[in-house]
Amino acid sequence: MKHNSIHWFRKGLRLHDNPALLAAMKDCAELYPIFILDPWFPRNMKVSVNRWRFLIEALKDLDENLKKINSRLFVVRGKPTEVFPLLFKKWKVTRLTFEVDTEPYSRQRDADVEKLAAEHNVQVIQKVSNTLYAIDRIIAENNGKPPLTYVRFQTVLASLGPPKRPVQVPTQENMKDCCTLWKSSYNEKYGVPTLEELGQDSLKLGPRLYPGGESEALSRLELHMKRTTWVCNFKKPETEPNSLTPSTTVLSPYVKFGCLSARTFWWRIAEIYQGKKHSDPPVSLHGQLLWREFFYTAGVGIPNFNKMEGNTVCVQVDWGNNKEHLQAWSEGRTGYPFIDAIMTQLRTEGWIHHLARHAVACFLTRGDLWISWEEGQKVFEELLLDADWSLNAGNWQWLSASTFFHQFFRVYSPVAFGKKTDKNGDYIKKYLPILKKFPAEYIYEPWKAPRSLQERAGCIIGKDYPKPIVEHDVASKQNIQRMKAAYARRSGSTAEVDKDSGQSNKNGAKRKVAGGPSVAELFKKNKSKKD
DNA sequence: ACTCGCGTTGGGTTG
DNA sequence: GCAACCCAACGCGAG
Repeated sequence: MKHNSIHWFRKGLRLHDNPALLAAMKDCAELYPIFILDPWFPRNMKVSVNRWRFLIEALKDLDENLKKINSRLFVVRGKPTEVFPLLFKKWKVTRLTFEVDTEPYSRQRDADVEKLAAEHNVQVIQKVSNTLYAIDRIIAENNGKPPLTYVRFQTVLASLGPPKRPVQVPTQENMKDCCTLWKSSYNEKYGVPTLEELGQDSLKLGPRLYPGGESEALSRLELHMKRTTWVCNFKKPETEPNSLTPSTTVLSPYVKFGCLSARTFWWRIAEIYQGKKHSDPPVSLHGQLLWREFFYTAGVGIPNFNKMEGNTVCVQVDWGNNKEHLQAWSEGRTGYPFIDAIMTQLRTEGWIHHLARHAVACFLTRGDLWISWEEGQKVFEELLLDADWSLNAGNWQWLSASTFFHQFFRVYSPVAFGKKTDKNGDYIKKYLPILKKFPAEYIYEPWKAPRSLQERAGCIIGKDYPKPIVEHDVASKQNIQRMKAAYARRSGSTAEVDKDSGQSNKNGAKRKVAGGPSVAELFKKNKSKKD
């Protein structure tokens, strides 16, 4: 019996390494590759015009690549649960395939669609291809709980063996016994949307540095893989956050949208490593893909992973609520040129280096402004081309010393950190041209420049560029004490904790945290189930 | 139950 | 220029 198949693209916007697409093509009479413009997304999250453009370009490229194998992409408008019953009937669908997506909204959505499919006698096939491993297998292997350290994570993966190899790329041969039917009305009904249709202002677009799509992803991949020495020597902490052109691959937006398969990336790197000395996780290129996997695992295994409240592994911190400071940070007006340059790059270009993310995330939270990491998470979710739910939540928890990372006394300096790799402040001058006439001596701290120098530079601090909104040396010291107090409350010290000084009595014995079971207790139940 | 080594990427001073 | 050390000190996970 031959099927009429829908393959539903969500992430995974590619033909290569797409097992669910291959499954749709098997014993198939009519194939309908679709993407659904789901109104849930713009209603529930801000998305920058830059990321909308990336998505549109990815969809266009997908349509072009499907055309090459005698198919097309149908972009459908509407809620998935409303769209599918109509499509099932209209196209006499018997099979629906898609890639497994582990985010909370996606899981609920997919469960709802699966139910609808069953009601319409439509077979559903789901395949793992967004991640290197099936995430629930990782969790099961670790006795039902996600590892909280990278070392432990690696141990768990070692027992699972290497990731699966990517599957074959579909060709015209795969389509020879089936067809995709589209009519002359295709473009008005199923065409890839424009920015205007999505209510986006194209005048707000930044430079097109990272065009969307699988074709661009694969050519970028090959471009970097040609640099075999660089690939083998890659150590993330040694790459520069403030180089004038990216010091890393910037493949992250492509991996996020699935224009590039993580497994294809993994095995391509493995080919380069073959027989050569190379760096290792956590700092190597393989290591970077494992970090992604690490946070995906945490996102699946830890309830309320994108929040502090109800997140049992997250330190509960009494973050402040200074709206002016949050806005200044978000708009690059903190008065710290290094921070403001990074936020400007983020807003205009949609990508910043990982260490630049560290600097601004630390500054917003435990370092200087004492604002909740959830606020930073929202801004990154809007502006980053590579914004990915688990990675964004996980990294914000990391940098704010809320989860995974606990050495809160290690604070990034908004002045010193950037100097290590850009003494002259060329990066600052690129993104904050108002400061371009300041000499290296003052470029990271322009408020210290004498008035006469400010005048000569054509930039008066406090008028043309803001004064620092906080004094880093004072704020960071105070915030370390606040973190100390938050940790003391967490471990349940019986001693009095003085909130202002953060002094706690170290002799206080540990006891259960008030208001809920500890993480260990929560996970114990799972463990006994497995054993 | 308890200790202990260590953790992808800090800053600052000293030698 | 660079390595060693201090700062004041966290939790995870192995043993």
